[in-house]
Amino acid sequence: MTFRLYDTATREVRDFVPLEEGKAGLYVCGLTVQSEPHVGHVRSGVNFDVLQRWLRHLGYQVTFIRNVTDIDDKILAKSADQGLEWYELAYRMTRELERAYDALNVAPPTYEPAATGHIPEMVVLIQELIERGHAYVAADGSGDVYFDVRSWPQYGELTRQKVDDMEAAGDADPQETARRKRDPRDFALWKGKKETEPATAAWPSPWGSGRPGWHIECSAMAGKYLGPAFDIHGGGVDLRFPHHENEQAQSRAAGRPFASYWMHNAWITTAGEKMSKSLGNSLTIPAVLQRYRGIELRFYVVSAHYRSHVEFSFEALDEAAAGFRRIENFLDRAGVTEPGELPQAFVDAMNDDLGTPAAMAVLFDVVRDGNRAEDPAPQAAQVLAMLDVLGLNPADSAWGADGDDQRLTDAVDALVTGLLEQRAQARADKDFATADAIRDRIKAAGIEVEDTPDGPKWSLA
RNA sequence: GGUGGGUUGGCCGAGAGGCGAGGCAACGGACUGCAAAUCCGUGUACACGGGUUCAAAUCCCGUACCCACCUCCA
Repeated sequence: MTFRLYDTATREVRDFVPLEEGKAGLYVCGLTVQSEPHVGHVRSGVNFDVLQRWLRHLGYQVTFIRNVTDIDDKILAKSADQGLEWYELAYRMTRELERAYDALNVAPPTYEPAATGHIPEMVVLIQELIERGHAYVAADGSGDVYFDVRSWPQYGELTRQKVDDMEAAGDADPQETARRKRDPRDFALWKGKKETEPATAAWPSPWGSGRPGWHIECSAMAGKYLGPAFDIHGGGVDLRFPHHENEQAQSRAAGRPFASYWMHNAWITTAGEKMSKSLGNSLTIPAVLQRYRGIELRFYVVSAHYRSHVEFSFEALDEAAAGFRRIENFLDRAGVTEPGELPQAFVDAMNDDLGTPAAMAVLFDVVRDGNRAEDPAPQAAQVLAMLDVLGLNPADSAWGADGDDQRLTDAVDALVTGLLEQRAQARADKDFATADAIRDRIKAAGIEVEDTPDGPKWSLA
């Protein structure tokens, strides 16, 4: 069975056939770094990390580009509110995002280009579009350049919308509407500098000083690193329109075939609503990581299919964490460290449009088999292999404890071991009241003790 | 108005014509000094109304409700 994936453009699951055998070029729209990343933001990162890992497992040489949008209206507005330079805010949030990705074991892409580092490439692309008659400089002297939607008959093909059916609402900013577009649906390729904007947020161009529109950034960066045609373009569902529609239109209008497959991950919502700042900070990654380990959060995200809408709740996260501990318990007992072969059922599940839920079912089935077996080693090796490819191997150094953690663990271990020796003596004396009292005392400190054939073991509750 | 997606047992979440994915929780049993972990067992779920079929949660028609996108958004 070959790898199959759902293509948003054709709306069907189809075989993945790369442009060049053995290679896969992947572009994913990263975040606009304007605020702390929350659980929803990170889903895209995790989902496409799983894709990247799976493609690598299948033997593809993967070039994975995930950009950072580090200049836009919101960054300018928020940085002004906070009394920061726009680039200061963007850089801070970029680092926050990196921390979040690290905490969730999201492997870095091949390269992470920043929009502001690719202005010349964007200018070239805009120029091509003007020369081909698909873009025009606004007549009002604003320095804006717009894509001419009516000049591109295929406009709307990605999301199957007809231009005439689209809401004719113009830009939210009435000033901008006043700058006159040929059609209200025309979108900005280049935004002329406004008086109120800082000089650092403007770059020279043939049309005057200004900054790029959002959509052109991705087209230019994808083109630079992956070439005029590449295999997979990904992002969140919300980006299908207008962002991806516009990317495709402007790239193809400039004679670039662009992406062969479009992949979109669904949302994580809370209380039926999109996550946003208005819901407060409880769902930012740093906040969630105070209550859950990164590996547990990743497990929760990976358990759902990437195209399924997830209703986030801490209850569901608790359940996922409990389930994951079941896997960890098994691995602890088995004591195997070398990954083995992937079960065929797991491979089939993953090949079917990254069927992680079915893959998880296989994982748990193998855990049960292993728990039943006299020698759990073969199953444990399989489990390790499956976790590995999902980025969920607890032994992965990415989750690693830092030096202080290890020293703390050693210190606690010494103390608990002393207590457990006293308890063992009490048990040997059949003094169970004392034995239980000791265990209760340890438990009150947040440490669970279990008696195993190999003697007592402790772990954080 | 246009374009998509959804409604599955106490909860989370797969599947997409025939065999009850899987997890969490619960209950019973085994094991244990007691626990924990683990194993075994217990659930007759697919929004509603029609239809097609030997057979429908899965296909068709209709209805209801929910959500997303069409404006920055993962």
